[in-house]
Amino acid sequence: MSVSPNKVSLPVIRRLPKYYRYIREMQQNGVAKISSSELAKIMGTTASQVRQDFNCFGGFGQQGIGYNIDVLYNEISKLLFSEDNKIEVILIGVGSLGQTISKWIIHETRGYHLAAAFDSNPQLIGKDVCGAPIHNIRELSEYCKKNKPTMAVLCIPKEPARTLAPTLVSLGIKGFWNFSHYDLSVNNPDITVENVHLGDSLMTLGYRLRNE
Amino acid sequence: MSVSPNKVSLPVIRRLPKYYRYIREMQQNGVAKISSSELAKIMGTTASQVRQDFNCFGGFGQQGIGYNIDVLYNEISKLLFSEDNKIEVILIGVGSLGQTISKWIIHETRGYHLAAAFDSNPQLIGKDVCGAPIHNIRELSEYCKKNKPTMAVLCIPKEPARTLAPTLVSLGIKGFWNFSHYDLSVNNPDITVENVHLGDSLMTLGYRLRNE
DNA sequence: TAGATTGTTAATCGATTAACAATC
DNA sequence: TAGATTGTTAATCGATTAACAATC
Repeated sequence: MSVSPNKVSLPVIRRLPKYYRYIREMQQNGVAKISSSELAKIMGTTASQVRQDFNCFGGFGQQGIGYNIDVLYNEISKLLFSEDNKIEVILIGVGSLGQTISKWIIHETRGYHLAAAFDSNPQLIGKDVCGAPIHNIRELSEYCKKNKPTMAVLCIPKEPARTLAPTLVSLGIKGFWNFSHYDLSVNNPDITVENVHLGDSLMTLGYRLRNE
Repeated sequence: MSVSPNKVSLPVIRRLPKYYRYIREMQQNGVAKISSSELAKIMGTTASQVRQDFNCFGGFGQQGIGYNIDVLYNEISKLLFSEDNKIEVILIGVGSLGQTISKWIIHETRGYHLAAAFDSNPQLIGKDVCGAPIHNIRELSEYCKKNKPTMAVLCIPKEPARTLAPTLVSLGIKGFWNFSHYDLSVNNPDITVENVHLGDSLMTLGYRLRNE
């Protein structure tokens, strides 16, 4: 019985990817169950916190027994990314950083689909990046109205990012991965900025959890 | 009179780069002073928090008047990065991501100096990346003992990162920018991982503040 | 002096940790 | 049944916000 998502605090959400990685590893190693205290030890936290966290989402565990790794893995996977319901992402700016990040999205993330890219460089328009077509930036508005992508990856400089962000919000973009040299949350309290933690094995999808 | 650094909480440290950007902008626009309440309004926080934050580092303000922009800019700059005391960074892994990140370090960060890079690819060894020589990864240990770099940027896959991290720690590396697909803090509670928030105009240098 | 605004102490709020009853 | 371990309520801790005295 899952609880209203906006009851889940940001600290809890931030911990989910770490849980996910450990549990995935255990599953791969054939571990069948784990107790909150064992999990706490390897996570570097307390058993209390582990139980509190899991109980935000409903009772995953069995009293007297512990937590079943498969159940845990499935539940946390569902929370972080439902494969059958990938989030549509568009890339703005297909420069060196944009191309690298696209590869990363394709290969290293789950739950996201790179649907299209946009650039102003005529040499790039019409080509594609990691399977996504590169459109003229002028077609951005039309594209968004038609396809309603959920998130945008910004790989453009500060100034264009500053001017483009509010437009994107008005076009229905609900979240950003912002690689521009500009803090989007500045003057845009509406914007849910989810910076990618590249060093984190999976990004914190607080965005999804808090908005769905 | 600066207060013992370990008294400064992580939330405060995380807010510093945002303060920095706003204040830099004001300085560039010729603004001379600002009150905590004005700053709070544009930061999206409370005047109380602004004053509490600044007072962690000593009295920047003037009662009855407000905060002098130049003083604020200088003090926060000093906290985030002292130009005359740049942190030595080494890059591990000169692939596509490594090269892109190097450019970013050179062009978009302050307070860091890319001193050397390491790779196992013979085609790269001997060349350089953004002015830093690319060494054979085998020379890593010797290099660290001799030059004592402070931080390492990891742009290598998960497995090499996992095995290399403890070695780097034992070689005196105090912080990481971790772009590998592996959470370094896992099983290494000693490691101060500072993931780069590329989307943040400046990275949170909690590392420096908490360690110096 | 009066008004404004900081520095700092006190109150509130939220997150973490501890405790324990429920139950496998 | 006894031991183990969860789910959940209570206690603690820390961060944010409010209040106000100090002072420019």
